[in-house]
Amino acid sequence: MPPRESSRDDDYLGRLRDYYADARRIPTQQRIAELMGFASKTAAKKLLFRLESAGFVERTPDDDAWMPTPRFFERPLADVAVRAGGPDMIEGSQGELFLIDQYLVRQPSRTVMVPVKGDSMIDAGIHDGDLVVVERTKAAKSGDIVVAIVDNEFTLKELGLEKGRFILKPCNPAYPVIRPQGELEIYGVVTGLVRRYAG
Amino acid sequence: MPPRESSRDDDYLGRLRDYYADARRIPTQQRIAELMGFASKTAAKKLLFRLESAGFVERTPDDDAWMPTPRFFERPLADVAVRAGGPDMIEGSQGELFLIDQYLVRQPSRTVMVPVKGDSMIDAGIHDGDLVVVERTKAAKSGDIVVAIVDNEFTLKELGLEKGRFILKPCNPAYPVIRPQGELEIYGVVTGLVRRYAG
DNA sequence: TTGACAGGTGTCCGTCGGGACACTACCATG
DNA sequence: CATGGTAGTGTCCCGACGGACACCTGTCAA
Repeated sequence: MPPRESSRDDDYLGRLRDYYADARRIPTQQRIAELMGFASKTAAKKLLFRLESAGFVERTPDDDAWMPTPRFFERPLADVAVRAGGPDMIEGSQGELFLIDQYLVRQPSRTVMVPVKGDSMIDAGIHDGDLVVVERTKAAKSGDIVVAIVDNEFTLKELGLEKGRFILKPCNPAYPVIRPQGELEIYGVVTGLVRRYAG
Repeated sequence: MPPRESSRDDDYLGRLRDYYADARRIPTQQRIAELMGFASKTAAKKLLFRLESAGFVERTPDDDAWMPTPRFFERPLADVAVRAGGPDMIEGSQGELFLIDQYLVRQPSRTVMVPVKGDSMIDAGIHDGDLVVVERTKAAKSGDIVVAIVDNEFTLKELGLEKGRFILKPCNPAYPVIRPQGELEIYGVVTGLVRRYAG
């Protein structure tokens, strides 16, 4: 049981990924059998268990179906660093798309994209023009990067704690720490970041 | 028929999205009924048809299940700069929708996600653990951030020009500039960046 | 007032998907 | 050569998922 699944399962996984790219779901055991050339559903079932222990699929929260894990969407580049061959091998048979959206968003109905203005968070690697993924929740804790509402404007800062009171710390020495007077209104917590480079 | 679905369906769609974020699948009609508070499966079925004609879900190629469309993944984009009123207006109906994947990926077949190792690009706001969106192309120019292949390993650097030769500049004073001897092999150009914050 | 339609309820039924289990084929490996 | 674990076959059965259909109810317009 090397961490590496058998080369046959590698191929099976590839076909599963292709199917998923089309249908956005793990197929039924019967269809898996068709896809892989199995004559029996049970083989498909066992394959799913193998892929589960390899970390590519898991049961849904309701335990009524299979779902892909993040590993399922991994793009094949770990191989690349190792192998010395031409870079084109990476293209392999893979055509699927890593769904960035699913990587970043946990609760869609509470999630908003907010564009970043200014460079007050530059030391946290958040630049002007970036988009932050904001999850609307009050449950922010010290150390989180939050979108707060100060003077009726959005502001992006790191939430800190000072003498039992929340403060807003910019990640840029050129900006002052904000110590709110009364209530501090938190709009949401930053859970992700997206940047596009001009090209 | 306004292109806008009823406000009730808006709410239903939100719950469907939340469910999908967890289970990576459109739930069964029965579970939809539970989620939405329907007493009958048929209501769930009709809801699905409504969402289909609104363009949020469609049938799988095998026509044996429902799958989300790209529109299903659209997110609200907060219109921060303009707005001065209460923060809740964003929720309203305003704010355009947008799709992270489409925002970052232009040519899916040429695009690869590459995880970032190390902090050699920290001053460019690229941290260890980030994912960069890499477009495979040879057409890199000075100033681009590129993934190059040096000593059979991927390395992420800024492409620079020095005396007519390409060099690889790290964005971290602790690392040395790389001046490749022979041919410099460019794997691709970084066109985007994705980061997820633990939470 | 009266339709007409959209959204929702209640119920029946066929079938398909998956669990369980016994069995076979094929390596590896000592 | 024996042994054992892994991959795959064949078969049975049950539950639930979804299709179909009749019916109810609020709302809005003519």
